[in-house]
Amino acid sequence: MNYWLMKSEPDECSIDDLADAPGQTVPWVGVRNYQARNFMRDAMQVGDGVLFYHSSCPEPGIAGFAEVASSAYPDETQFDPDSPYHDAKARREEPRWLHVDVKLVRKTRLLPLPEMRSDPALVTMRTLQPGNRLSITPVSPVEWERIAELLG
DNA sequence: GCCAACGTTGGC
DNA sequence: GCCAACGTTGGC
Repeated sequence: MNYWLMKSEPDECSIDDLADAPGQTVPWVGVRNYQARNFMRDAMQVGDGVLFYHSSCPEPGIAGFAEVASSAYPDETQFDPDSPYHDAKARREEPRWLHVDVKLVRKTRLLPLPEMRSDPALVTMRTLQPGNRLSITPVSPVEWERIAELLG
């Protein structure tokens, strides 16, 4: 079992949107970074723990727990000319972009980014490293436990 | 809106 | 394969 932090812009899909989605599950479409794609394709397994992170918003931070609910499968938005995620170079015979489904486990209080940064147990988090921009990053069991502790 | 970091593109 | 230009991310 692995743990992950996945960033979502609340304008696009917030923790409340996830809670309101059918089956409290959303397809994590729109990842257009190879490293993040490879995490989903090669390392994620159904049941993996997910920290649902709100990014690019007034109060960035962890908004709840979720879990990986499917293995990776082709992202349809890459073939849709009307989608902001359209990729003109993607071919159906060999899809470039994949995604998993993510299911809500539990909404929590917001754990704000500054609180994460100030916690000595969390300084190792990949998402907190300078210059990191990956929308999906691995989380260690120790980091996961600490966050579970902070969020009760 | 700014800007640093970093990934991707494309000419050579 | 190099590398400059460009686009995106995301906190502030």
